[in-house]
Amino acid sequence: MDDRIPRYHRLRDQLAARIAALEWQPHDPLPTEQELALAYDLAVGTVRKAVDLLEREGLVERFQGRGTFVRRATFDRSLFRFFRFHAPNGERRVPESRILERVVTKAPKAVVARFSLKSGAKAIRLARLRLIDDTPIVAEQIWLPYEPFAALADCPVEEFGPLLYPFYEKRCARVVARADERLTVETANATDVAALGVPEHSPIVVIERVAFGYDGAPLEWRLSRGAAQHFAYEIEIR
Amino acid sequence: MDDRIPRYHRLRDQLAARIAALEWQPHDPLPTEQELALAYDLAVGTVRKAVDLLEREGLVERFQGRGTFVRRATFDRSLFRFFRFHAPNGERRVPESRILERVVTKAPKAVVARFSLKSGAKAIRLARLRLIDDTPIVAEQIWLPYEPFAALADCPVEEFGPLLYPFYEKRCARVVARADERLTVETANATDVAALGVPEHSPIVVIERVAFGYDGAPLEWRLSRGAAQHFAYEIEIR
DNA sequence: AAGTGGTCTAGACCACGGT
DNA sequence: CCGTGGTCTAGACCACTTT
Repeated sequence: MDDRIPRYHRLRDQLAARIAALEWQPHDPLPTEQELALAYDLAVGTVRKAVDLLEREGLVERFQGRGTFVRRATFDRSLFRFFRFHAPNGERRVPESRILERVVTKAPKAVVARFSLKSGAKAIRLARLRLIDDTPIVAEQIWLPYEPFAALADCPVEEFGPLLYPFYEKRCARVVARADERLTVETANATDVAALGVPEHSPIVVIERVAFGYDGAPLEWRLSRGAAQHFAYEIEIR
Repeated sequence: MDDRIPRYHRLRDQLAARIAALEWQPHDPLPTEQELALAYDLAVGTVRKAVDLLEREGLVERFQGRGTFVRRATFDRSLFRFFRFHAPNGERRVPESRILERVVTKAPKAVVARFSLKSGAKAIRLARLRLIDDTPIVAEQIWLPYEPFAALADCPVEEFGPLLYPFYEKRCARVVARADERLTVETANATDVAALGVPEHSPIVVIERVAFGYDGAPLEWRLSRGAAQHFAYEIEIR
């Protein structure tokens, strides 16, 4: 037993592993802090510190009086973090999602590298347009390894729905736990002009996202392009 | 006494107020957790929770065996968070800072509004260029209310140095505790072309920053413009 | 060796949500 | 009303830093 790392840290790891194994669904609670203390032979205060960590990492949410629940991040808010829409009433809607293309193909080199595939392995490529009030906001290109997402290659594209990550979970038992994003700025190419209806050479914000599962393995690679005109990102620094 | 809010929260507020009053300098430690517990008639565990909050907010840093110290945020890293430089050796240097202009003037409307000044009040405007290897990276326009920054209007600009916030603290006893930043993208205007040496209409990243003191009052308003070509911002989302 | 923050325990009571 | 997480206490021991 590793005595050097604190117990609440070890408990965190064990609980994180059980969450990764999808032992609990987002709607039913984890065991009580009392129960965990009993099961792992720890004081409640120590259990609380472990759950504090999980909460700070965004793996669980706590509700006084109700319990502690695993959390599914809603990464689609990232669109809203970056792009501000002057919606008439000011409320946020999930943008409409239009799958333009879905192809299964031999993975190009960049994709092989991202997902550590064997060369020659297959991959799924989606081209998607996201619109609000029929106005295109962001054009996305999404790459997935064929394994374990084969189910997405077969089912009708109409079933995809506006959010992909819940779909991945339902159809392929793959949960996105976190993601890395990288923002850069380019100028509009011919494809942008056609897809987004922006002037040629106008600034385009490019968001590259790699989404990871609980095990840290990359699940999805996504390249989004949107008119910089709508872009605004706000942060607080300390 | 407000019994509704927890004691560790109240202690946090009291300590935050003492930090705001500059009662401790960054290099000498706060009282021991033991001493605080004694002074405020609390258990050590409760004191620890209060200090946990301060630490999470970035107001203090803890070092095992040494003590707890007030922290001064180094916001100039934000330049590095946004703009990547292919420095030959890869190391980060503080960019050179060149004050191009310093004027005391009647505050324009936007500045009056930001700082809640009386109309007709004076303000200080700085124009600054930041360079690495003599290459201009970012052009900044900085607005400060004349009070309490009058000292900056008189001293020679050579004394300003590469970082402004420590200078504010030394000369004007004003400490920046946090800041809000807003990123947008525009296209290069004639000023950008001249200052940054970029092509006309090329994309420009605009960073607007409002820096606040411990009391939450705005201290500085800063508009930075840099070539989008060098821009890249990376975040992790959960 | 003395003093600091970090870990861990055991137990009491409080505030909130659902029954 | 009961069960949940949240607050608070008091004290023991550990790990690290400085003297």
